[in-house]
Amino acid sequence: MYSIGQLSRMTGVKVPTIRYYEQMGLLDEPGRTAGNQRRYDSAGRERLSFIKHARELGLSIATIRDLIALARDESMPCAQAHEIAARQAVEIRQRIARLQKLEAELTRIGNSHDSGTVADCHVLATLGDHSMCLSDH
Amino acid sequence: MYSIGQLSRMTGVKVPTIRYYEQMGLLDEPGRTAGNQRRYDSAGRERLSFIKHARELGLSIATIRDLIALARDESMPCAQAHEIAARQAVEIRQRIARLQKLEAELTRIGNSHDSGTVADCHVLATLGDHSMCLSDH
DNA sequence: CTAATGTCTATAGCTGCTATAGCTTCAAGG
DNA sequence: CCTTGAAGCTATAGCAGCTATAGACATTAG
Repeated sequence: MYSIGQLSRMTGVKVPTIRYYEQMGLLDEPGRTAGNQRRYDSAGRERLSFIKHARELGLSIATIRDLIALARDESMPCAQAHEIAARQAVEIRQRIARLQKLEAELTRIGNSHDSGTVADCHVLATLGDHSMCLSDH
Repeated sequence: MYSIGQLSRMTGVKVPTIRYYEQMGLLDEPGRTAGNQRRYDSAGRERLSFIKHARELGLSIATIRDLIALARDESMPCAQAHEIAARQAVEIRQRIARLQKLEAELTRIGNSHDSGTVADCHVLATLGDHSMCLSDH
């Protein structure tokens, strides 16, 4: 049996975040001591690791809730879980593509090395006028 | 002179967002009609375009405020503006690198095509056990 | 002139936490 | 056994960057 602090240290999830996940319905309400403190078992710890990992992979709280509901019934087909993972991958690829455009733009802006004054600064000019950009974002 | 709705259509920034930017000190308070409605001129429109573009490039409200303050005095050297752009580029590169790791992970998870039940689903298993990952994230 | 649309302010909600206040409980040392 | 300090409890507020709502007033086209 672990206290919330021990669980926090084991998983690397901060204490208030654990309580938050419980509130959000991702963690089952654990047992309590006579003095009303939460006590977790290894099932709780595994569940929290699952949540942590899924969050690191960018899944939303709501999506994680879906996955947990899905996993509850072991006889369900897992196609849905695959679909969620695939959708998430697509989303991340889009975010990467978008960021790469921005990165190119910023690098280009930054490289125009006018050492003058603000009056004729490329950075500010480019920020002010999108048409100076090479790609759209 | 444009109403807030016209300005919104011209720039693609939603009406409540324009008011929010004003509140945040990014837009100067515009003139008003006798009936207390905001009326913008082209300077206001340009400023809003600047803000929009900067936001698209991932700059925070606070950073944009700095840039605007910087641009206010035309005789200031623009090294600071360059620095802000460069820092932003670095940050974006880091985000890209991180996302690419996640993308690899999700794609790998999704490709393990077990068409079975939740009980032995790779997606759920991998989410539950970080040690099954190839890279850390 | 009227009706529809637009705008006003103020306030609440969203996501995913994090921080604070003021209290109680736990565990270890003396 | 008792004290003390760390850790836990709940409830609430705050963060970014908007977005949505309510209820009132302004503008504009027909």
